[in-house]
Amino acid sequence: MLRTIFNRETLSRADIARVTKLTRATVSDMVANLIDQGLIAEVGYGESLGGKAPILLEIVPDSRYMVGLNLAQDKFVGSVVNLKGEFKETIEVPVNESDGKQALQLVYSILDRLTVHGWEPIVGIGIGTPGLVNTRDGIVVSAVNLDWQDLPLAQLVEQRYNLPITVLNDSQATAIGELVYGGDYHSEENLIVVTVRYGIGAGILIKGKLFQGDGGGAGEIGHVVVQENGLLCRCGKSGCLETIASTRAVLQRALMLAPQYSESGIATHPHDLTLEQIKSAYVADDPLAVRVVNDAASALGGSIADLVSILNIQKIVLTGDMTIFGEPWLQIIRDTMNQAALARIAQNTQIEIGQLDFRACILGASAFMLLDDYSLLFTHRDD
Amino acid sequence: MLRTIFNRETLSRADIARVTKLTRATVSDMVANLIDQGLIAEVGYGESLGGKAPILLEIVPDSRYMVGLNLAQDKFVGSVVNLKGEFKETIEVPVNESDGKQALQLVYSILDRLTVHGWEPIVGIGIGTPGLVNTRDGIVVSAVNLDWQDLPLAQLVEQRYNLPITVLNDSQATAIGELVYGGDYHSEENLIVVTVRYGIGAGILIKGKLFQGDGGGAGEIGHVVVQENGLLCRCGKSGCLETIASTRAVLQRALMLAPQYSESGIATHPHDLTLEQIKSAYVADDPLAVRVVNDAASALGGSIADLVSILNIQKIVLTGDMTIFGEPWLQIIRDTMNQAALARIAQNTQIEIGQLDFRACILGASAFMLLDDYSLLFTHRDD
DNA sequence: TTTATAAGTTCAATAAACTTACAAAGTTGA
DNA sequence: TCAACTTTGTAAGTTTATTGAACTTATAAA
Repeated sequence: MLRTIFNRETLSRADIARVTKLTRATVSDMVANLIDQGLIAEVGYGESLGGKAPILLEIVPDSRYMVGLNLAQDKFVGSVVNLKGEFKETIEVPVNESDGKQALQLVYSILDRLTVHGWEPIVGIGIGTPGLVNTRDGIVVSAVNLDWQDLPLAQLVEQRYNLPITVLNDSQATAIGELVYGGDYHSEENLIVVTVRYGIGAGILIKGKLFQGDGGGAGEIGHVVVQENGLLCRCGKSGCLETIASTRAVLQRALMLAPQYSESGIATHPHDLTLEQIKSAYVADDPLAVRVVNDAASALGGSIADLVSILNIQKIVLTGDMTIFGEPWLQIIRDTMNQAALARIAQNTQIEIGQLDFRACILGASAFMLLDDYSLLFTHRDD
Repeated sequence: MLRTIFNRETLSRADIARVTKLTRATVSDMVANLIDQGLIAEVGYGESLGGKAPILLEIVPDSRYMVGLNLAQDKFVGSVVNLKGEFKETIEVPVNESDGKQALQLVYSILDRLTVHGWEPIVGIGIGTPGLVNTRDGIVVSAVNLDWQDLPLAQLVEQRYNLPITVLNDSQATAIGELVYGGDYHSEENLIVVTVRYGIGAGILIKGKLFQGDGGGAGEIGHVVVQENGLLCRCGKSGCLETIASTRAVLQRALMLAPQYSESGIATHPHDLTLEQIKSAYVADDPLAVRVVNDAASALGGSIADLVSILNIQKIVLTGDMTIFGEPWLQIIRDTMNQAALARIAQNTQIEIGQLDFRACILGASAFMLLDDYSLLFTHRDD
C-alpha cells in the first residue's frame, strides 16, 4: 500500500484502489491514517476524466529520515537521506589500512556526526559492508578488508544509538537502492544488480524483495571460476571472475601486461595507475587497455549468462567503477551473454547501466528495513 | 495451516497452534472446518505432557485425488495419486518419434483412462513436460522433442476434462515432488533439485515455492556453457553442460571414445548401448566408463558450484537416470563443487540423491497447484 | 441545462483473527 | 490420596481490516 505511493510519484486515492485492488473505501481509511502520521499529504487536484477531479497525494519526503553507510574499500561514506532518497548530509572518510577496531571507531565517528544535526525523526540506520553478512542477526560473518570476523555489528551500533539497525552486504544493498530509487523498475518485479568495483557481487531481488539464500551469501558471483589456470584470487582459488573483471583485476593486469605493450602510453606510470588513465587509453584505442577491458567485459558477460540461465530474470543492472567504460564495455557484455545463454532466454533479457553510482549502496542499506517492515515509519520510539 | 499438517504426519490442535502461532481457539475452529470437509480426521490420543492428552489429527489420504503426468523422452507416464502421494493407478505408454498432434492424442488417451475409474473427487490435473513452459497461462512455449510450439495445453485439456490444469516444466515439477513428498526437507526452506536425464534441468524452490523467473525458464542449467570448443549441443551452441553430463551425453561419448579403449567390454555392442551396461563397466573400473562418467560428474559439480555461489541454497538434491552411478559419482560432484565454490559457502552445502525417482515429476506436477491454492481442495466443482 | 460518471465518504455487515473464561483430562508431589 | 498445577480443547464475545452499497460532491460533454 505505502509501496504503491512510493513507486509512483503522485496519485489519487482512486488510483491506489485500482492498483492495489482494494476498495476505495479501504483506501480512504488508510490514507487518512497516513496523513495523520504526516507521511503523505494532499498536494492539489489532478485532471478530471469526466467526473470529479482526483485529489493528488504525495509522500512527504522529509517526514522521516534514515541513515545509510557504505563501507567501501578505500573510504567510508555515511549519509542522512529522506524518504525520497534525497541526501541531506553526507560525511566521507578515507580509510587506510586499519584493524577491525579502528574500522569500528570510524563507523561510530561518522554516525556520531550524522545523528547530531537534528534530522528528526530518524527511523533507522542501514550499513552496507563488503563480505559475508548475516542480516537476520546483524552479524558480519567475514569481511577480509575490514578485518572483521563474526562481529555483531547491529548489536553494537544499536546499543550506542538506540535505533533499529540493518547490516547488509554492499552488493545486496546496492541492488535494493537501484530497485527503490533507481530506474523505472516496478518494485514488484525481479531484478539482478551486478556491482563491479574492487570486488564483484550481485544482489538478487525476487518479487521486490532481496533474496539472500540460506547463509546470506546469495549473489557472491565474484568467486565463480571462469578460467582454468587463471590468476590467483584473494579467496585462495584461481581464475575467479574477480581476477579478470573487477576494477582491481583491470589495474593489476594492465601493469602485468605492460611490458608486452611498450608503445602503450599507460604503461609509463605503472605504480599509481588509475582507472581513469585506463579509460583514457581505452577511448584512444590503446591495445593494452582494449585487451584488458574487453577481457573483463567478456568474462563478466559469461557470468551474467550463467545468472540469466539459472534465474531467467530479464532485467540486469550494472553498477560500480567499471561502468565508466560505458557503452563499448556494455556491448561486449551483452554480446557474450547472448552467445552463452539460450537464445530463447537471452533475447528477452535487458542489461543496462545503473544511474545511482555509489549512492545506491547507501540508499539501499537505509531502505532495506522498510521493504520488510513499513511499521518502522509509524511506531515512534520515544527517547 | 493445512501445510503444517501435510508436513508432519500426525499432530494435535495444540501442536498446530504452536507451529503456526495462531491461538488454540482459532485452530480449533479451522480444524472443525477441515474435518467437515473430510480432509483431516481424529485418529486417537497422544501422550500427555502433564495435562490433558492431545487428540491426534491426520490428513485423510484418500479424501482427494490428483492426476499427474510425466511426458518423458521415451515414454509418457500418468498416475492418479492421493493426498499422501500414494499411487493409486498408473498408466505408462512408450513414445516413438511422433509429431505434436500424436503426442497430444497420447496425453488424452492416458487421461481418458485415468479419469474413468471412479477416483473421486479429482481436484486437478498436473502435467510435467520437457521444454520451456509458461505456467501462468498453461502454454508450452517450446518443447523440441514433442514438436510443440506455443501450444495452449492447459486450455485444451481443461476443455476436455473440466478440471483445473497445471502445466510445468518437468525439472521444476520434479523439484516440487521432492520437496513435498521426498526427504525430510521442511517445506519452508529453500531447495534446489537438479534432474539429470536425457536433458539436465534444475528446479529452484524458494521459501517453499517454485521460482520460475520472468519467463518460466529458471533452472535451465542444461545449456550453460562449461567447455570451450566442446561438443555441439542440440540447442545449437557448443560445450553445454548437457553435452557432457546428461544421460545422452554419456552414451554418446562412450560410443565416440570407444576406439581409444579397445579393451573395454562395453565397446563391443555400440549401437544399442544402455546406461546399465555403462554402469556395470563403471563398477568394474573399465577405464572408458570411468572416464566418461567422471567427466560427467565433474562438469555437473562445476555447474552446481555456480548454482550454489549464485543462490547460496544449502540443500541440493539430485535425481534422474544418472543417479544410478551412485556414491562414487556423487562424491566427484561434491569434490568439484567444493573446489569451485567459496569455502565458506560450500562447507554448509549438502548434496544428496533424491528418493523418488521418476515419481517425483508426477507428484510434483499434481501437487503444484496446491502450493499456491489450497482452496482447490474445498470448492467442489459440480459436474 | 441535463446527463453521465469519476472521486471520495459514510456506514452497516462480514470474516478472520484474538482474548477471556472455563471444563475435561491428565501429572506431580506432599 | 488429594490438592495443586498443566495441558488440551471449546465457547462466547471482541477487535480489526476489509467489503459492498448507498450517498455526496465535482466535473465533462451533449
